[in-house]
Amino acid sequence: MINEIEINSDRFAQVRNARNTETAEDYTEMIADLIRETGEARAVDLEKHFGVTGPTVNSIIRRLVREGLVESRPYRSIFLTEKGKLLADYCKKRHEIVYNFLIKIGVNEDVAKNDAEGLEHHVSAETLSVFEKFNKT
Amino acid sequence: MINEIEINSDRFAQVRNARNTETAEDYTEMIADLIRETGEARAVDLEKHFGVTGPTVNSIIRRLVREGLVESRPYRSIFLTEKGKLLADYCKKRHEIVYNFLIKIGVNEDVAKNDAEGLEHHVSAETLSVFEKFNKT
DNA sequence: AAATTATATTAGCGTTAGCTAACTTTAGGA
DNA sequence: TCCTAAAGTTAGCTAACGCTAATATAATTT
Repeated sequence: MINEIEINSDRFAQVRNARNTETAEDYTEMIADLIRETGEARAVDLEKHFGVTGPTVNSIIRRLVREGLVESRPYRSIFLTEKGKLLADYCKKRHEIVYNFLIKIGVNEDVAKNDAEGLEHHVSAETLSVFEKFNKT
Repeated sequence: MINEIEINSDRFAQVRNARNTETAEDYTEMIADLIRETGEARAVDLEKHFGVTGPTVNSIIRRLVREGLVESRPYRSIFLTEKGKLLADYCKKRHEIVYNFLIKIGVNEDVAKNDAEGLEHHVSAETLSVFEKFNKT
């Protein structure tokens, strides 16, 4: 028997799960950006872009390696696996759609940049396609 | 000297901060709902609605007490402080605006319910007012 | 080449938010 | 009333993601 409360608790479980993937999404996207723009992704660049310390980046990278998203060797720059590249591509597209959508409905550029950063991780594929259609209007 | 990278790292800091307030927002909103609908908020109700165990609810409630959002005495039901009520009210309104907005742009009801749960915490006041205007269209 | 600076890593700590197992208290039914 | 079931609490664990301090390696400058 599945009741209303259980359906609702599933929603919160989904959000908790999304929260766990946010870091992976932000990091793979940033690594892809850095490689595209500067040729390589170094830990120090991630530190600066995310505003965190070296050890924080280091332990997150180790987790992403463990999860098969990233490749790294000590004191060398950071690379994405194929799986990581796929995630980064999806995130980049999703980010752009969300940002353009906010602009489209009349949100100020600065606010749109801020909000897109938080919102993107919580937009389902269905909602994203609605955003996309709307952007083409 | 504030450069582009620092501005961007601030965005991520903001998102990290939002993440810390999500739990408080979800719990105060849920406590307010329970009190409105059933007359009181018990830990066991929170467990069921969020799909977590008793000890998890217990420690979160202790944190919310420490932060001045909630009042609780051992083995008694849970109450909101004035500060907690204000937060709950704001969250409820924001939640409704986000949900209605998703419906308005053509997102399916079930998906809107799911996405609203995750999105609400990351919508700034500015974007929220744009949503609100749009809903009145 | 050596010294200095920049970058990366390790060790160790704190907080949040999950969990199970064990225990206490409260409430309800026999 | 008393006993059992439900609810709540405590202890102790894990994982993620922050931090500082100390150390190791790489890169650059003199």
